[in-house]
Amino acid sequence: MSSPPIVSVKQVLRTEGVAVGDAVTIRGWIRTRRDSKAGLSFLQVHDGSCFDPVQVVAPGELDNYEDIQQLTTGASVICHGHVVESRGKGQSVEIKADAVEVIGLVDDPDTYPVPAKRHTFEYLREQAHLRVRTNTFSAIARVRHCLAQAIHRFFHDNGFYWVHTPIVTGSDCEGAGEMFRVSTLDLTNLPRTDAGEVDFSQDFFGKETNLTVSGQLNVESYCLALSKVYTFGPTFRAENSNTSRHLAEFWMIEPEIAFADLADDADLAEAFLKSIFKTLLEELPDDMGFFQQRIDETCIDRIEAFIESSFERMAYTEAIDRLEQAVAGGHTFEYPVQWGMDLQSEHERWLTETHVGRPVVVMDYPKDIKAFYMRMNDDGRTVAAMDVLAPGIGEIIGGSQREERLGVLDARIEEMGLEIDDYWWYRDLRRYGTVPHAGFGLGFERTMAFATGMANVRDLIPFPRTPRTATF
RNA sequence: UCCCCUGUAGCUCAAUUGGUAGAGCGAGCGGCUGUUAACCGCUAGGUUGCUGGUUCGAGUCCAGCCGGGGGAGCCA
Repeated sequence: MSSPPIVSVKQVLRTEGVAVGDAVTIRGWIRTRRDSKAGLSFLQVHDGSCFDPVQVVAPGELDNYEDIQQLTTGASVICHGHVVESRGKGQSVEIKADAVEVIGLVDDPDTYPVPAKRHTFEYLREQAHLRVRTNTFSAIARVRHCLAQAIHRFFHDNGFYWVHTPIVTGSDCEGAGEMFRVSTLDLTNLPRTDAGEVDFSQDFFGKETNLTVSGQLNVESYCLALSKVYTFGPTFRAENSNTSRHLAEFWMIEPEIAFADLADDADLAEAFLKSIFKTLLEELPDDMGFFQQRIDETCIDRIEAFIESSFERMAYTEAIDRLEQAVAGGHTFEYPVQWGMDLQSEHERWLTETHVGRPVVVMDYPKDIKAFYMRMNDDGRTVAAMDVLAPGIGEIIGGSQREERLGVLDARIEEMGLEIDDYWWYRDLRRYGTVPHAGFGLGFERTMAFATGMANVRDLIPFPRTPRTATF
């Protein structure tokens, strides 16, 4: 038995380690089959290795030609043949088959959920187990992988360590949004305390636990020993948010740097974003070309402009001034502009798209609209927080310098009505060799949305979890 | 969670003032072709999301429930 060597569709189409005339074996799934009554059949076969399928030409002389003519979209095959220059248009090389093994047919082609035709994204979400066989979703899968690898590579090349912060966390210490409870208690027969409350001391961990909403507090611990660290993992929010930008389970990246202030943080954010998008354009030109052609005609231009731009830095107070000047000049916003408020999406878009025309880092927000751990500025009314705003999408990164002074941190915890004992180990980091440090977070799926022009994060994660939906 | 829109063949959508359901794509069969969004012809395929109500009669009107989308809030 000497089958030709197994190669990927990508190797064939790009003649990587494969030359015209070579005998090869490819394995994959049928996208379409076209028969010629001249006695041959054209099979478009994809295997996920690249955007385009390869054309396999099956001559009528093959022993199982009748079986080959039963192949429909979605069927799986192993093809043995030779790489040849194509006689048709649309591809430079193709595979002249010497044998086509039919591995798995499609039960009922009439009801195959993803035939070779156009589908809405809403429909394909209901076929999430099969949607990755389409052009769009296989391209998304490759973009997701490419960006994930680019993120790890950027941090690794810059001396960062990847830290696996816990998925299950003790309660009360994170305070960002509704959390999913983790419990092994019998819901139909909950243990009670004398006071009649649920007795979590009998639960698996002996206390209330939840799925993480952020790895930041834990990663700060590693930052104050390893200097440069980051998290990249799943994150969970039990908020009842039904929008194109929210998931109950999503992936988040959170770098943290020691001996650093907010300006260092902004510099890191800028270098980071430019690096990963540059990698994406270099490594996946076919997939990105598809997004440009079929999903968002501006997406490559937008990313290239983003990479070329220097990010504007602007204080929150200055941003408010500019917005007020715009209002005075006749521009109307749905929400009023006033110092102390959080910037609405319309304000962010005006700043980055209309006013500056480039990415903007807004810094030093009012303390009352930001989290307890953000570092108090000398003015006593703002904290060292930043948001990176990008044209066309708005906020893409949120970050801050962390409060490293124990006394100031304690005052903030108390001021915001939090329980100081819950933060004992976080406070220890300020007691034992504290240093100025900073970090930021970005949602992976939102980053992908920016890169691809896809409108809904539910289409950017393989199996989306949203309120009332966890089908797959 | 709030506001708006929406649910009709496998998919995308039609269906006049309420009168008993149609097209394109896909699928099957046939024709044609080194084809590639192929093309031409024929055929099959629907308890109109669910429950109830109004009516001689409901895809169409009303109520509730369930699902989907957009926007808002929250945020990443």
